[in-house]
Amino acid sequence: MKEHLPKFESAISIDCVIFGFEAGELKISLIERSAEPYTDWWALPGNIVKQDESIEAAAERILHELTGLHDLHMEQFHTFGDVNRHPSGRVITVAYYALIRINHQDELRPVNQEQLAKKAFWHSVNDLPKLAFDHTEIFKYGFDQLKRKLNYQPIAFELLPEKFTLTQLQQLYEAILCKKLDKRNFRKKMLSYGFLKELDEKQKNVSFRAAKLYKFDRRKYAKIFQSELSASEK
Amino acid sequence: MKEHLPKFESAISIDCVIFGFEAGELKISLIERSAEPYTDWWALPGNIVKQDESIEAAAERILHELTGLHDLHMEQFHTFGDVNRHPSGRVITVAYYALIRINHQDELRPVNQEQLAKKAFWHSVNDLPKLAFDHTEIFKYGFDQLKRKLNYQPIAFELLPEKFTLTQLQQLYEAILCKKLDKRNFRKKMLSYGFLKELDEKQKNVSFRAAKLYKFDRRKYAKIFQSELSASEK
DNA sequence: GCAAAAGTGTTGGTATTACACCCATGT
DNA sequence: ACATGGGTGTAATACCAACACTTTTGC
Repeated sequence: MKEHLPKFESAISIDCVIFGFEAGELKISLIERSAEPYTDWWALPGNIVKQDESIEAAAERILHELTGLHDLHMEQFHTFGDVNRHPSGRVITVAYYALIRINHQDELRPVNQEQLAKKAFWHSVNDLPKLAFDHTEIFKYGFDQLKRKLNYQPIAFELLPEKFTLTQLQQLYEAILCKKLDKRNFRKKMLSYGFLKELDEKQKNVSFRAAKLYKFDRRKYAKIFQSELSASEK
Repeated sequence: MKEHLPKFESAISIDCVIFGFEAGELKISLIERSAEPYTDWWALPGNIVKQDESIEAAAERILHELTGLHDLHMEQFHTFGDVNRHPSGRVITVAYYALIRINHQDELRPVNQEQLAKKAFWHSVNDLPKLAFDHTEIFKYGFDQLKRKLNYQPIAFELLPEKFTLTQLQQLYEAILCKKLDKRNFRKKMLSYGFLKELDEKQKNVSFRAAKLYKFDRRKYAKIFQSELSASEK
């Protein structure tokens, strides 16, 4: 079953830290390697950039192949280029994080082009196995970046279902920031921004009082953000 | 006089946005190209990563060759990999910004290894010429990053002389953030952090009231930063 | 004495923190 | 009825923004 990598001089790859949120936990998608090197280790999903495609396009293609999904929120965060990070040759990797909505009717469907896309499994970020290559370092770097971005970009809503409760939103913030937040203060602040739209709908199938559902209003967010920008320009 | 580049398949380069601060203005270092392509255009200084050196080491080497200086504050901020960004072949470039103290006794002395390091000139970031390749985009990206970092890293002190006045510090903040700040509020806030050490010394050779000089106290800063971290962990 | 920049406090508003109880629902 | 999470307000404090005049020095 072992594939064998040809020796090579130098290559550029993309590695992806794919974040998802499920059952109150922040998770990332990992594959179990079946090929040399690092056989049977867990690793970040990734692939090689082609000679005639841009880094950006490669990242989109690779993420599509890995997940079957399009138009995900993704962002480059660092390029890792130690000489010996890959035992088979020089591989410089450009790392991206991506945010996806986990839902179980609709599992990730890797597009099986080239037999390279393997089935991926979700792992809680608080309980990761050792990762192949320098992937642990890459993950840490990406997670850090995510934390920082949370303060000034509406990335949380890329990880939640379209309709969500404030408690879910809070749990997600807690998971990303790695700290507990006060419920009342959190709600007050979030609602004060004015970009959450309260729906006429409640949670279903819960064995306790159902919570109101909310939606992220992208247009209002854009308006608010824009006026902030122009205010700071004057 | 024209050098001629050989055609090549693919290469990795480092490009540097080297920031300096002088006469109240934020500047970057540009070189005027003498070779094809983009002959006579201004460009960010940079060079090719060697087969057997890490990205990080390459960045340090190249920056040293360009400036003659060691141990500069530098930071990778983005990798640019459009297919046609370089007319002579595929060149993926990893961009770094670096911060240096401009002082005129001690001009930048490029180390002339390989004839590639050319004399560089300082240009105000508010009045840049058109740049070769995608270097304008690279610059903008790096400048944005610098703005953001200013909020949570003590990078200003890498751009100022060891001893500086509060007015200089403020001018630098204004230049990076592209907005005016209130003098009293700025001073109050800076001094409240507690990492500026007031010296028993004043400015010399000025034709007006001499200002007190201050020094950045790295040890105090580290202490403060550390206790902040541990406070947010609890 | 005048030009040029240094230096200095107060106030009002806004944002952040800390904190505890009742409510609605399903079992 | 009870267990589970949903939902709510207030007071104290810290932080930020706006604002104008006096002082020192070199010429």
